[in-house]
Amino acid sequence: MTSVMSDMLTITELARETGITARAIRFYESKGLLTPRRAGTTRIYTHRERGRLQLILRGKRLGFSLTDIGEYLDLYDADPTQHDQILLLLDKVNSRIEELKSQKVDLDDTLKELTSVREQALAAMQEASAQAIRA
Amino acid sequence: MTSVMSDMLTITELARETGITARAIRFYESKGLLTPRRAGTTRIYTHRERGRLQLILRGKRLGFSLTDIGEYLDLYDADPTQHDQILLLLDKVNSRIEELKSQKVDLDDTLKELTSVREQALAAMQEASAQAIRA
DNA sequence: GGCTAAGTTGACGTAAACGTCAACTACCTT
DNA sequence: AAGGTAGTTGACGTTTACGTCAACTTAGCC
Repeated sequence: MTSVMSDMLTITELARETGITARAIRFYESKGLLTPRRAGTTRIYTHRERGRLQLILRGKRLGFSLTDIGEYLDLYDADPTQHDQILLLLDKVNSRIEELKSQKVDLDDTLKELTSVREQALAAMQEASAQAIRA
Repeated sequence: MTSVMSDMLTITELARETGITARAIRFYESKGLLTPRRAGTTRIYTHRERGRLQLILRGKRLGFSLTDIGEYLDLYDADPTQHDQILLLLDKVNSRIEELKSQKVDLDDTLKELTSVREQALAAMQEASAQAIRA
């Protein structure tokens, strides 16, 4: 099965494009993270769903649960004309920004440490080869 | 049960200190991530194990699996006098650095987007209140 | 209009990371 | 030495995020 219009993908096409399985995509839908249109019974993925899927995958790479990612996606299509929706949105955005900032601290610390481990390993090798030459 | 020497903690003390459960700590041990000494049957946690536990928790915050974290911990106590161990070590460190760097890109992108979402929400609120004044 | 490949919906299985008893054992205190 | 508090080892339960059939429709092609 292959779709006619460009920008309209079938589930296997989308799966191949993103490197995940069709099963996973259906699972995300069952969790409410995706809501593709249908052509009869067949799911049709357009630009919007592809974007959302990219956000889902990035969220996963960052270690968030699908539930977290669901809330995160809601931030994007919240109605900006509703005053209290905006306030709620701001709250969520702010707290997530704080989460990510502290995650960034962890990440930077770990990167520094690993870099230092590498330096030490390299130094140990230099020392070993220097001894071999002296021998 | 409470330990005499400072720097020597029992499992519940360590649990309280780190905010995780004793069950989790035992679980990490069963996975080989911790190897506390024993006083009889009771586990004794010293400076070394506490450091390792911090690394475990940070790894978790970064979204790594316990298996990943196990390999990561091995990097710290690899024998630096073994030449090929060092090479292996360097390989692992380098690939993990690459992982973390790409994770950092994801993180920065997400932070930028969320900040922009926040700006837009704030702008929408300004607009709404401005209209209220004009009315 | 019939075949085959692709898509769909359940139902069940699974791995990771613990939580939750249960049944003991070991300490420390009085 | 008796009792309560902590600690220990299984064993089983649970949630998340899918994988894996199985049994059916559906769609496009000749």
